[in-house]
Amino acid sequence: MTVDALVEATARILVREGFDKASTNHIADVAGVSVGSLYQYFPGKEALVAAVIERHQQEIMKTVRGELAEVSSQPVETAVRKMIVAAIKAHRVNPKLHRVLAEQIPRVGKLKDVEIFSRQNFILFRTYLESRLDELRVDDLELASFVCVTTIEALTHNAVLHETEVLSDKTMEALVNAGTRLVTGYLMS
Amino acid sequence: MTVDALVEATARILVREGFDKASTNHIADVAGVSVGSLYQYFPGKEALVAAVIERHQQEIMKTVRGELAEVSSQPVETAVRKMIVAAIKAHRVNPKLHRVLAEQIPRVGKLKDVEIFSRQNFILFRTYLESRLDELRVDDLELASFVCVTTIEALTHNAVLHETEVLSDKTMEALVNAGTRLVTGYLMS
DNA sequence: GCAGAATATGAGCGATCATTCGCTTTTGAT
DNA sequence: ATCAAAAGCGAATGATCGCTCATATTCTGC
Repeated sequence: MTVDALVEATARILVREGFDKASTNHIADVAGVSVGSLYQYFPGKEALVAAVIERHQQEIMKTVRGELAEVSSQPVETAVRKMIVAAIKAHRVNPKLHRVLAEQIPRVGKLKDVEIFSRQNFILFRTYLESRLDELRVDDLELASFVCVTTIEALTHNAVLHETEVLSDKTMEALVNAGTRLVTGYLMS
Repeated sequence: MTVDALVEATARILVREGFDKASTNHIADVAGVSVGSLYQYFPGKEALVAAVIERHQQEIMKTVRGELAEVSSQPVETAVRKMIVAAIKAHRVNPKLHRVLAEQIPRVGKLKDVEIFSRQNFILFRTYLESRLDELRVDDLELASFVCVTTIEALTHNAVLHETEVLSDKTMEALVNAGTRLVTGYLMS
């Protein structure tokens, strides 16, 4: 389909050539369609990038959803470990694209959507903490959720995108252990 | 001086109107000089943004340097707490500019410089940990430094830039406490 | 086979931008 | 007062971009 080709071409250009090279003409060219067709399906360049973001987020969610299904009924340490593993997998769906989007999203109107996206993580995590309140030593759930979600996101984001490009299984395991110890230690003192 | 006016104008535009509006003509206009003069002192737009970045980083360093002077001789908990406070102050030097720069730096060639900048933090922190090895329960210094630096940076960055715009003194104190507990707990088990 | 609808095309328009260069003004040493 | 160098100026250039629209092609139900 023309639409898919356009979204795919946009994603490819974002990854391989950067945001600045993602002109409508170039996107249409790479997609193998004409600019005219592009504007038949998308109101403008912004909408195309938004579509890429949405597709990427849904791919991430598909990858992660099952991973976190049983978590709600599990003890804190198990749950946290699984969350970190899930977060790493999420970042690995398409690391390069993830990076470009993270960097360029502020420029697109989609900023709100992404904040809602991370807000979802926040609420999900706080809900889990509420259900496990008896295991925890926290007095401010809001603050604790903020600290944990921020920490896990930053740790996995930096690990996948900046540190040693090829995250070996061994270092990866060490990272998961460290993150788990960090967060559970904080939650359960 | 013309140079200062240009750098200041660039910073103002970045904060008030965003990266896209920072055209050379507009910068010169706001600075009260002509485009010609702009190109007399800067090889191009990129160099101007780079100058803004450099100035901002130096302001941050000036604010933080003293803050972290005695840290190396202090116990882990005190040191970590001071580092977090310093990180928050650093982010508060010019939050709006800090945000724009963090978002737009990838687009400028200055990416390398910023990575070196955070690499400095990393090395500084690892050096401190080395000197306090006896107090710690860590087997991988490299990993522990990565975890701590990433965590502190993300926590303060998100707190200052995203959460509740007006970070009251009370929530701010709670955040510092939480961060300190998080990191020291991890380091000292 | 046909007509009309849906889809696709791409040259071109207007706007914007970074950058240049011939010119003018200011400065400061003599 | 003189004048050369330094600093400043801004209209003009050429390139790029997002986007439009008149035209061409393909599809669909009959």
